[in-house]
Amino acid sequence: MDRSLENGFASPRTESFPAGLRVLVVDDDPTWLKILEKMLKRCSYEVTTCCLARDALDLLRERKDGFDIVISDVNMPDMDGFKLLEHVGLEMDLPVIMMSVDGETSRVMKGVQHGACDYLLKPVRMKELKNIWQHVFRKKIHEVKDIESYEGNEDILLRNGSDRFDDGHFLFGGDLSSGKKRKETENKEHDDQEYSDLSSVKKARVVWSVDLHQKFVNAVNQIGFDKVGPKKILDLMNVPWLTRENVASHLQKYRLYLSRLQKPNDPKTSFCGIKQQDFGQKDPPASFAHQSSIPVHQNSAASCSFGYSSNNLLVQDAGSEIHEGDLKGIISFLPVKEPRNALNGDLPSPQKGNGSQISLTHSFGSPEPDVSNISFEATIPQKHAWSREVPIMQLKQQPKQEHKPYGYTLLPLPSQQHNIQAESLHPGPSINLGTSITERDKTSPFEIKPLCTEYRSNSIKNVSPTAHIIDPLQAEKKIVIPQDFGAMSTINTELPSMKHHGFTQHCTSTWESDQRNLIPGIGSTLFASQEELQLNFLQDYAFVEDVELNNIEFLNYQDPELFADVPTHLYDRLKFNNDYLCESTLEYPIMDQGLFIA
DNA sequence: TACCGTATCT
DNA sequence: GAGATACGGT
Repeated sequence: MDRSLENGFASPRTESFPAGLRVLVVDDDPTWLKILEKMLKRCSYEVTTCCLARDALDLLRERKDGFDIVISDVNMPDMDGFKLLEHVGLEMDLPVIMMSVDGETSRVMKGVQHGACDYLLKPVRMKELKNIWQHVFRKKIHEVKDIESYEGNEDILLRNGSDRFDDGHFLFGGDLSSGKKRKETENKEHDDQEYSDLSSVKKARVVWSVDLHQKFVNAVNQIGFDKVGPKKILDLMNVPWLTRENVASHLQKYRLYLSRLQKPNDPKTSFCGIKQQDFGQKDPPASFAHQSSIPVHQNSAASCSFGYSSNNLLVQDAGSEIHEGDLKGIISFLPVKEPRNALNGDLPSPQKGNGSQISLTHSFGSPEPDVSNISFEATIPQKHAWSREVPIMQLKQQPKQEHKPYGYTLLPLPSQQHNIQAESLHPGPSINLGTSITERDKTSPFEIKPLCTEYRSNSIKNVSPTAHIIDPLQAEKKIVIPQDFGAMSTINTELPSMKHHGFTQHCTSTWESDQRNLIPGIGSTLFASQEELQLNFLQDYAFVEDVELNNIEFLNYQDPELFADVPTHLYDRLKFNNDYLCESTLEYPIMDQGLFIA
């Protein structure tokens, strides 16, 4: 399996897959050849064009293993495209995509019957070309499946029962191009059992990894929450394999999530005391700011702090934003399964009982299990948890927005008080920092403190203008993480005390090596950039729930190389096996990016 | 027709 | 519960 996948792609693959996918385009029409070549190159594919089918066949024979996929027109003078398809299928066993200007059913069916993995209609859309790598990948997976004995891999490959490989961990399905075409193809395939595997292949189920979600969030912020649409987000995200439908679905859930948070009477949704009436659907959470401190028990007497902020206001640049995802992050903290830490109990929801817990258990099947666990636990007295009495700071009225993104930041506080600090961060001069504190709030474990416009921590330097210090009284002790990642590394070096308070963080990395330069091993992890840093923390928390299962299931996937070629969403569940542990004294902007698990 | 939002399904 | 899909609306 490992070996097969590793060698799965004939071309010299790198982390950048599917970039570099070697595509042979065959079309007798030079214009179309040119167009396709350009489009494919825009997808970062390696393109070879051929205007004659026979030449193409010769080329394929000549350069065995020289191509990953063939795109061929159906109508060609020297050789029927279907004939070429047959030859390729027999001799090279490469995935072939047929195309023609008409979508005549019989023609499409013929293509499918001859073994075409897809049938594109001219004019071919960029999205369709972007997705062709999937055929290559799927083919390789099928090959692997054939080669490997079922017994040896069943537990790994067939976790999803009948879904098996196609829809299992690799979450890989068939054609991801437009739904209409897929439907059409499927109907054809129903007529031919021989090729039923094509129709039985389910559409890939996109896993919204933290990274992916991060992109989503960034896109949303760039567009503006009131103006977002799936298409716009998709375009901005620039993730080739992602479809508008994927984004739409995610956006729907995301909006749902945010709206839930704004419901006043649901403890879950009144997180940190956000009142519905204060920033209802039409009055976004961006228009308030508040904070509360909650005594928290953490593993080793460390403190942490949550903060959420209205996203748009925190945007500095597209690459370093924390926004809507921010809020999700903290929510993903709440329902944690299988806590490993001894301090973790039954993990009631934060709304249950007198003492609610927020637990984060980070336990990976790493080779160093003793250090690969990260566990965070917060006990929150119920009667104060997410109190709706937390004062709201009215900020400048935002334009009407259905859902206002905001975010949380988890930060360790070098204070023995061990607080969870829920705060709304709102930088900028427009903030009205006035706050009122109810009597109950004053006496409760939740300390409500006014925001402070001043940046007072000596321990943070070079903080961007978006940095916030919330508590003027404890500015020296508490560190509020700036929402701008630009300041993170600085903070990291400046806050050694966190470490001493037991807030040691182990983080993992993925093998999205195009984005990461993590150095594996125990101890410190060097981050090539602050963004990487952030992303790693993001991953730490957002996958807490799945980690253990994944480890069990993917013990054979320890080799990062194995998935270096695989798109992120296909190995999300695999990547945590490779623990790149890091010890960090950093705050947890990751929370801001966590998936919105409400 | 493309796109969107929502409901519903898996 | 997350994500896909169907479907009506614009």
